[in-house]
Amino acid sequence: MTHTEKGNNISNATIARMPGYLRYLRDAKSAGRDYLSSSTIAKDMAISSVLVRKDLALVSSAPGRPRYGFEVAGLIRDIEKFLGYDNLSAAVVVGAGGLGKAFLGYEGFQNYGLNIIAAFDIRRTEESVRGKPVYPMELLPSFIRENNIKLGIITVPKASAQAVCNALVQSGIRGIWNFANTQLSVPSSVVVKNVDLAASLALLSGELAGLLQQEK
Amino acid sequence: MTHTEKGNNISNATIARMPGYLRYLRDAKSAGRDYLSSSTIAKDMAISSVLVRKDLALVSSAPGRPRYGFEVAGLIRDIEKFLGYDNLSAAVVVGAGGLGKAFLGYEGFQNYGLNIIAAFDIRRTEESVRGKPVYPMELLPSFIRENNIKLGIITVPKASAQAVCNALVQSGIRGIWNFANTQLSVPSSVVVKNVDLAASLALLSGELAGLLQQEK
DNA sequence: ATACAATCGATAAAAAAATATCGAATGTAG
DNA sequence: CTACATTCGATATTTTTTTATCGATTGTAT
Repeated sequence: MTHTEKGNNISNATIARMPGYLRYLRDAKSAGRDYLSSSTIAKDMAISSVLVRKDLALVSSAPGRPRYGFEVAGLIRDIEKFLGYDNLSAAVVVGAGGLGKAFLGYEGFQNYGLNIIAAFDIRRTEESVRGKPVYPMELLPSFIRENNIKLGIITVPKASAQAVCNALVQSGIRGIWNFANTQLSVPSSVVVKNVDLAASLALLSGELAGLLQQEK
Repeated sequence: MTHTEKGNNISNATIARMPGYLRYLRDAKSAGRDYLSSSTIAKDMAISSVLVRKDLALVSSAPGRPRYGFEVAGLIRDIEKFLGYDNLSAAVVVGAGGLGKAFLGYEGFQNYGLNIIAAFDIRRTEESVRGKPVYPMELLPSFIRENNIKLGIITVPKASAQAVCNALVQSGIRGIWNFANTQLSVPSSVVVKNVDLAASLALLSGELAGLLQQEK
């Protein structure tokens, strides 16, 4: 569960904020900002400046300069390195339904170190999506082994998710990004990250309900 | 920020776990389980039983019975009510690209109280997706007003997200589920929930990097 | 009828995360 | 050159979240 070779113990909350910093800093950089103070970042991102300094100190050794703040380029580099985005990792998506195809066609993941190179599906309705191949499931194990893929994305329906997961694991996948609404069981050598869109929706609908309620 | 009319102060962490409970309980119910103990739920969901009891106590007044546990049906009902899923809310998605179309075609959101009834896009490449209409952007304001839509989903590219957001807000939308990787500015009367897929990916890639590192 | 095991619910403790405070550093303006 | 405002970085405090503990309840088996 440690994140770097140094055995640093960085909280999930901090890790989860990192893409936000990265996005913000990249935007700022392309807008011509070379230095940014923690208070500026904090104001723009609506968090506290102390938290910003603490988070950044955990992933970057670049010191902030009084009166100037932090060097944007250095922060970007360090965050990318921390998140492992410097070595783009190839991934496959299993399940070429709506969500799977959306992922296959979305170039934005490249900014986050993810390079989806192929999709697999039982019912192969297309040969490719935006130039990326869709293969039948039978080819999954050999493809993963031959290309040394470490990361798989599951976008199949709940009913077949565990079977797909097993196939991935047996082929040597080490990380799974699971969009099926189900709990997967995997050996401890494999990391699973569940994305629960419903959880996000819950937060929204909860706040919205509270808001509409107040007005009555 | 309160969630119910009673002014209960329920943490985001708890709210975010609710869809997980709901999913689990629905599965259990359809598998014929009528009663479940907190320890059983805890084991299956890989959290602590105390946390389960605490979470459930916050949203449900149904008492657990010693030796039996909790009545599944009652919990489901209370959680759905808490999350506002009992009154299905209509929503529109703006941006009929890959992700937008995926949402439009995905019936699963109905289980979570979300009924997507139409999509809007500048470039209208299809007339409908799985029977749901895709309209040109010009019709957005009138459609929202006439159908009294309260919730909008943004799946357009970053560059046009704020403009879409403004259009939604001016038409009377009160909640926005934002999948564009950008910070939206809205009046305080509108709730925004950002879904940052990259943040989820960060957690996975971070853990994966740590794991692969250890083995070297 | 009685002992027992499973379970809840409440309170206490611990752990984790966020925020506040303050001295030190450093460039800028007068 | 000196006063000053800004900012960092470290430490302390507060708040939030999770986990531990334990008495009370209740159905079941003997």
